[in-house]
Amino acid sequence: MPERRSAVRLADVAERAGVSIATASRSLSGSSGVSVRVADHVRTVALALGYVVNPHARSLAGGATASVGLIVHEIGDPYFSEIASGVLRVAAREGMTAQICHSGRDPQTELTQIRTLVAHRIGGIIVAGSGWVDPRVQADAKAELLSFRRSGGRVAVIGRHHVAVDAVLPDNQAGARSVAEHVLAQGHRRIAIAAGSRRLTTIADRLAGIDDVLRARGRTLDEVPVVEADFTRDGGKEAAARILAEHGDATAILALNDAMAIGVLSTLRSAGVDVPGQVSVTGFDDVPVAEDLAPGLTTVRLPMARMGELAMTLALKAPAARPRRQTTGHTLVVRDSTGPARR
Amino acid sequence: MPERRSAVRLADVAERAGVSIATASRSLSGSSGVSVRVADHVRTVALALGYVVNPHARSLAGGATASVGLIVHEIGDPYFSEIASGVLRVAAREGMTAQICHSGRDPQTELTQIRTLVAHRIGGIIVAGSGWVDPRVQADAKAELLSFRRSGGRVAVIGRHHVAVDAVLPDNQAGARSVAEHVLAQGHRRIAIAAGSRRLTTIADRLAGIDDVLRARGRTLDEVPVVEADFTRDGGKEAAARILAEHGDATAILALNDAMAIGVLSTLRSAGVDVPGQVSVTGFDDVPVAEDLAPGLTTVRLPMARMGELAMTLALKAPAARPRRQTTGHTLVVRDSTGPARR
DNA sequence: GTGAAAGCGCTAACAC
DNA sequence: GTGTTAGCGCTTTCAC
Repeated sequence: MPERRSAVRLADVAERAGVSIATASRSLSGSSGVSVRVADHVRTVALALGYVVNPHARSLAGGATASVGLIVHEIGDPYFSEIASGVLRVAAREGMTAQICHSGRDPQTELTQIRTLVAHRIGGIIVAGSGWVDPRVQADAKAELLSFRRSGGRVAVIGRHHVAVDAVLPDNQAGARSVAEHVLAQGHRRIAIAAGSRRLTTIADRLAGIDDVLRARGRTLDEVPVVEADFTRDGGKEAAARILAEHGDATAILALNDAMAIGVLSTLRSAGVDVPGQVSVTGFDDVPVAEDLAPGLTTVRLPMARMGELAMTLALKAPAARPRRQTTGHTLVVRDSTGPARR
Repeated sequence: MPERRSAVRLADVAERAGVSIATASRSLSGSSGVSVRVADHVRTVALALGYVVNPHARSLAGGATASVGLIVHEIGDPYFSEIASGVLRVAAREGMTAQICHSGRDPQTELTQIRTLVAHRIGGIIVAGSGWVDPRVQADAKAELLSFRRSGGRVAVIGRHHVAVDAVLPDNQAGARSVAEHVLAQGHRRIAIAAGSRRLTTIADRLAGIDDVLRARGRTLDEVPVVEADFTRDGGKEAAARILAEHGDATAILALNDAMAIGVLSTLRSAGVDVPGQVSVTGFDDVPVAEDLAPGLTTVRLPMARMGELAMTLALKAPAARPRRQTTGHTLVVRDSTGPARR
């Protein structure tokens, strides 16, 4: 590679300010042991010279790294791009950079990504996306994350994971209760569920919320068909097709995220099933387009961008003695995809 | 920061392999001047030890950086998250990391982001998102990009920019011709356009395509109302409201991206205007939800994820003597939001 | 409170 | 073809 533009270095700032390189470093990195007068002067000079620290040199010398890694299942999924948006907003505000990578909802890939980020001496890691019900699935990732944190790295997760780190917890169970209440209150008794893999904590928690509501009415989740498929639009289409074929008497389909709900609506439309006339449909997350579907999707709003901001904020803070947990809250958004049971 | 886990260093690999640190470096970074036997051996040892290069040390020593920066307007926008998805896919395949940052469709912020990436000694920069019709708006960014490239950095842009670097060019003008042809062929004569800022090349090019079609029929763009608003869903709502108020006789609204089209559909629905019965609506981009709207949106498909992959591939290649330009092609996707003119 | 100097882990001349 | 060595720009003891 050809020579890089000779940037202004710390030594230049030090010389121009008439101080030693050590003093300049201390002034700029905000460590103590410099008189305020000198520190201010150095900062002024640095600004005038347009000095920007070389993060590689800083990291190599053992300084702090102003970068975080964000691991999402797939950035093209609106749920994750909203979260990423929140993370990037805070990152920009704090002068940090963010590396984003895909896990593809695959524990092995996730592990690889974590290892890469650690090897790159990243300052913090945010894992967005559901954990796994079986702790063993993410045991290696957990070990890696913990060892990273022990060595000074910051860690935050979004979603329920079996690892004792700061976490942003989406209101999955309570949200599911809200939407299930709503559907049952409309008189629906024969419901079906379009779910992603039950091995994900997100699914488990949302199912648990539905179960809560059912039990309050003397029923249980075991009585209702839970059709598992990909946690995507196509998975929703597939699930709806199976529900139509095997549980054609269902009057409501609860999809466990909006992507699946969109697929469900698509299949229902193709099959000529009126929503909500014949079948009511609900989603979860309230991705931006949910209100623009026709019918508008009844769903549970999770503050995705805010969750990203929170996670980033947690990852910025010095680690607490015990892991912080922040719950997000949720809002039931009733639109036109649900209506009273007619059968 | 506490001590980092003592990672295995190049020296460890060299010692274990019984070679000098220089030979080890050469073997691992794939530079020539090492016998194949030795290089293979070193690589085996490195693998066994779980060695991962310290990118900071490598960069500081003047080696190549395996990271690219991607600048998007807003990652929450499906157009950009699809592009990002393509970029990340290629990045992962090539063992590179990607830093993503927001420009917020603001030239000043974009400039700042470029400067940050350069200061961080990033290996390459991909600018996604429209350029500006007025070259002066991005003059500083252009200078920065060029200087970055001169010093060995790789650069690729997505969209038409006034800078001589590798580019992925969305089929804006031809795509707009396709959709305009389609609408006019349906008998619509009084059309209106919901556009983003004409200062963006994307808008200018799409308008130019519509103009082409109009001129072929002895008309021009000057006769049709072009309502400018934010290049977002809300902008689409606003534009539609103004079109309804000021050009209520229009039988077709061409929105210049899907986000705006979604807003247009929303406003029309609220106003009780039947689509496509009374008014036909078209979008541009074919974001994933376009087909799930009701009515399904007639639009122009751009291969967004593929565009991200292409840009990343360009940014990976050694710079050519003259800038490469890749056009994307497009597909007119006719759904239910367009129909014959009835008035 | 400030400065001198020893590295951090790696690449790239430059010797051999 | 392989080894020796001088930095890359910064932080951080350790003296003063």
